[in-house]
Amino acid sequence: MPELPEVHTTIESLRKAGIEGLQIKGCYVERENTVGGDREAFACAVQGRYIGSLQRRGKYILIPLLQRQATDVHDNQTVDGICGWLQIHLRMSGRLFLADSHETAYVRAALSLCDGRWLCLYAPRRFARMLYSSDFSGLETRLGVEPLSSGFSPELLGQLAVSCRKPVKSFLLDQHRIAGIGNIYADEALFEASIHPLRAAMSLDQSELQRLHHAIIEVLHRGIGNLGTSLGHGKSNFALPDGKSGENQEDIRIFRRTGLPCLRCGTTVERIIIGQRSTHYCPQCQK
DNA sequence: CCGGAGGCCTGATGGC
DNA sequence: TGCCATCAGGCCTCCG
Repeated sequence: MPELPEVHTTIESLRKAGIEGLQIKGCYVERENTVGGDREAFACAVQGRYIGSLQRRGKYILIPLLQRQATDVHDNQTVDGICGWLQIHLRMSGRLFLADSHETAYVRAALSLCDGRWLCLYAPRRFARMLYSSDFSGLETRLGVEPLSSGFSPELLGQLAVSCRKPVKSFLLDQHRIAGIGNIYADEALFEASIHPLRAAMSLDQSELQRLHHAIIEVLHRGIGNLGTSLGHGKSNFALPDGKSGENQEDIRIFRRTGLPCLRCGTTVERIIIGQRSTHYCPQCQK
């Protein structure tokens, strides 16, 4: 389940694999849905473009498409030749990887690169998307603050929460308010902050907001440091572009520990459904 | 404006 | 062993 740390790790891995600066020769699209509906328009938009400096926004992987080869691909600011963006969302079971061809099971779309490799979008459940857009203003209006940016303060968290009547668990999953947190890291952050997931977001006091702010940053940083969480089932498990698994599942404190003792107090971990999402918490520690 | 429910999808899982 | 219903859940759309 790629969330912010998994998307971050995926981008870092692709950078190291050296895809920035390469020219896109063509593409493979299994079904038009994956690229937003028009196979021909997509092919036309990517063909011949150069890959700019990869970026992340929320859970999106952003690939700038350059008109011509950049002298310094890492300096998007001075690259005036950006003629569009690929917005890739891995959703539930998506992965990106490089291969010699696109002919691998569950590869739904792929870009052929000038060095002979293919950048493949793997997605057993076909939820993942690789969309072309001339800009990403559309994304900006849909996505909230980056939780690892300097703009994310306890005060801002409070401002976002004060008008939200939903359970704090649902609040954390709302990408319009905070971008990048998914089911795993939401449960982990609430456990870390000792806050019950059913508490209304607007009911949190100053000290709880401070704890939650700190906990969000901590669990996301921990996830990144551990190269992401590979908690899933087989083909739907998260994996890095090099095929390896992340290691953050070894560091998970509450998610999917239903029936097991709380690592802090020993009380049996419980599971409830909030906003159609399974939610794990310690009834003793989280009030 | 807000929040809840349904749909998209298919592999993994568990009961019989 | 095989069959079948159920589950997983990010995000969008629809509805009240």
